[in-house]
Amino acid sequence: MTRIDTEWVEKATTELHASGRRAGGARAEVITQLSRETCAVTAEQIERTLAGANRRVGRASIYRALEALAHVGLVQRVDLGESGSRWERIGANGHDHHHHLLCSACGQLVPFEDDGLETALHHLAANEDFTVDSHEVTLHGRCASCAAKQAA
Amino acid sequence: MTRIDTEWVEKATTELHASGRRAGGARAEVITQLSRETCAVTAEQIERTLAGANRRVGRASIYRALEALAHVGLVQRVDLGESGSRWERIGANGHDHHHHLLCSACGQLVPFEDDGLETALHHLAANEDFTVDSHEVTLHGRCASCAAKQAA
DNA sequence: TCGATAATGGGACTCAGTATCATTTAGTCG
DNA sequence: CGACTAAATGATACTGAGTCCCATTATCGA
Ligand SMILES: [Zn+2]
Ligand SMILES: [Zn+2]
Ligand SMILES: [Zn+2]
Ligand SMILES: [Zn+2]
Repeated sequence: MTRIDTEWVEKATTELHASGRRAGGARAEVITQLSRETCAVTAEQIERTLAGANRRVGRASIYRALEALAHVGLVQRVDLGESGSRWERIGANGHDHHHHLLCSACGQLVPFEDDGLETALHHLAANEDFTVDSHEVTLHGRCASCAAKQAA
Repeated sequence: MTRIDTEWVEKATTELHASGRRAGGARAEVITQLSRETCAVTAEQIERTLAGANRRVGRASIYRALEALAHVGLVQRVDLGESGSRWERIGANGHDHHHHLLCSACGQLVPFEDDGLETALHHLAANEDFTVDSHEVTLHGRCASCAAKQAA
């Protein structure tokens, strides 16, 4: 578990308040927890982690918080097709934008960044008859460790 | 509903047979139906379409067929995060490889192809410490029609 | 401080997808 | 062509993520 990203927590709190929402303990817990994570987690993981720290939050509140944060663009949903979507905060400063490699053997989720990819996506978006708000990219394959095992 | 893609149906049948599976009526129906579709559909859509044509197939068999086809690389799963994954055939000849634009307003799924994107993805895959088998890209936004309505 | 209303949480509920298992059928071997 | 074995099928029960409902609690503006 990483240190709390105070900057993002403040931005999230401010942004939600600005969008006309009231503060609430449950949502504050979810925000804090998300700020500790470095990559996507499931709602259930958030629920369990908080419960384990004696900060139990109702499941419905967790989903509501995630939805609210996603709505103002502070969190993005990552769909990998296994059971359960995952969620991760989006960097306050525009950094932290990344995509994922998913190992089909061990299930490991590895984040990566690639400027060439982002450039291609931006060009593409500009040429489509579609107003693109966001994008999601997932590479499926095997991590080095699993690929080695398989070859053996 | 499009015409049956005989070529792909045959390839699928052959490929599955070669991988040591027996033929079966249910799977044949699923294969035929997939060959008629031009973009991703849900398992439920397949079930309903077949039932409507008096070719009812058990739900379990539909999922089994999709899994088998995906396993030999003839079908790809598309995860959009709404409820229900979607599936679509992958062109027998390497064509038909495409990705999707999803309209968050009307839910419309629009396929697109982009060479620049594919190139970027290939370069990227070559540089990662990961054996990449496939990739999935989804652009989220609003289609022209929904964007216009919103602006009004 | 008070009141309107949003946030919360427990629990019932939905529904895509899976597991089970009895039955049918494909493919093989005489 | 039959008989046999294992895979395919389908009805149904089941699972679990995510949603819905509603009584209760808490926020915050007046
Ligand atoms: Zn991530
Ligand atoms: Zn990106
Ligand atoms: Zn498609
Ligand atoms: Zn591609």
